[in-house]
Amino acid sequence: MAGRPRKAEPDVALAAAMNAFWAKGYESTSMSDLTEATGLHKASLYQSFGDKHQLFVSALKLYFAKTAKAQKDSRNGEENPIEALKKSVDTTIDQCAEGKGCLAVNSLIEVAPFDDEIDRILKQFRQRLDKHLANLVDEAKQKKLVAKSVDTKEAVKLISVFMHGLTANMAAGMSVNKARALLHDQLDLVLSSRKKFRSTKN
Amino acid sequence: MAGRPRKAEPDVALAAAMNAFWAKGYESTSMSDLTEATGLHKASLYQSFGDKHQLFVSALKLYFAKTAKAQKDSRNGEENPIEALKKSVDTTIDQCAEGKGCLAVNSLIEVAPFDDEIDRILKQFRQRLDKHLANLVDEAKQKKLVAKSVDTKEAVKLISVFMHGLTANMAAGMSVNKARALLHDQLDLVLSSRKKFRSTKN
DNA sequence: AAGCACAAATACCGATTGGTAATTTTTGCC
DNA sequence: GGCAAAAATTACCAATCGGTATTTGTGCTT
Repeated sequence: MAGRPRKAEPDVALAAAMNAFWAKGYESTSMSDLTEATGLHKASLYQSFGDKHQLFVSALKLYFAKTAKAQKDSRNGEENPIEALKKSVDTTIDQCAEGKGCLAVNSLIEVAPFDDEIDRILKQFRQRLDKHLANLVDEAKQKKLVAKSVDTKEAVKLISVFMHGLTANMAAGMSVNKARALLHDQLDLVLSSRKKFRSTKN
Repeated sequence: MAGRPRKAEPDVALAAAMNAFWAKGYESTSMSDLTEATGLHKASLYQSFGDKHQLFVSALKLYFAKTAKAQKDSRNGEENPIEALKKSVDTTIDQCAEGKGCLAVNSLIEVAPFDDEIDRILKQFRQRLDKHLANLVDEAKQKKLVAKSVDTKEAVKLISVFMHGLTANMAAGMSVNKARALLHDQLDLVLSSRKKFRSTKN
């Protein structure tokens, strides 16, 4: 059972593939693009990651792992949950710079409507991010930094949907500064509102 | 100058092409898809509309003409500018039903980053829509329905970016009811805010 | 009826797509 | 050193891509 051991680092290749998908989208990123980005030959890509779709799934999961880590890191050394929330969403915005937008939102529009697996993964991702924001909002409410009358789920939804809109605009060139300023306004508006939202259950 | 007269209606063919692009995006809509959708043969499509890119441009412009008309119609018989604004954005939301999202936002993410012409057209479209909303907000301020302290451009941006986020979510299955409820909350929040936004000029 | 102008339809094009099979090169273990 | 296993690479595949050239059909004008 002697044999040549695995040499290539699949992690860096996967990161390169992720960036390629991020920059051009799923359909428009050809296998040639991926070989160029990763440095691996086509057959090696299939050997290591399966077909293009499986590679894309892996790339998405890596993206989520990266953003999840960034979210956690943004909490480090920050006592104030409101400030932690701002730092958290700011890192998300920073990720979307250079006209790339957010890989998750891009995929939400481009591939989720025609791909149940991707749709499932993205839905899970959004839920996890919303949960993260909700925890911070709840903590802020406990610490009297946000009025109890604010409906947490509603506020989170208003923030996350707004961020989706921002990343869409950033994909088409909106500057980071502009996006950040708008996002902060939205945060202030949502979290400082004194009125109870009407229910939107359905 | 005798000749066989034109049989096919180019208008209905263009509308069919628009729906095809709307449903599948630019790259993923093949010429075969377009021939199937329009009923025209491939050569006829090229004869009538030029290549795929020109056809897409024409489809986008038709989309804008349609939404512009819908915006104007939503004003009919409505005295209250706030109610007119709600009706206006509601019609936009209605357009995005059935998991299609908004053709403009979809294209903003999928093609604008790599296509200057499309980018220009979409930018123009957003400006026109923002202007429409701004006029309604200004009118509401004049009629004392909205506080003067509200920054019109800022409020409009918060609304339109939020709508972009909504259509992205609707492309991936968010229901019309849910989208509408969130949008109304956002409208209430933005237009009833008593605080002056910080400036975000840059 | 003749002939012409134009639309419709078929057939065709090179290039590129995602995906494999076969082969050569490299490496580690016995 | 020699064998074996896996990596790297080349060559190849059918299918489809966007786009055209060519032929067939049709109706108007004279």
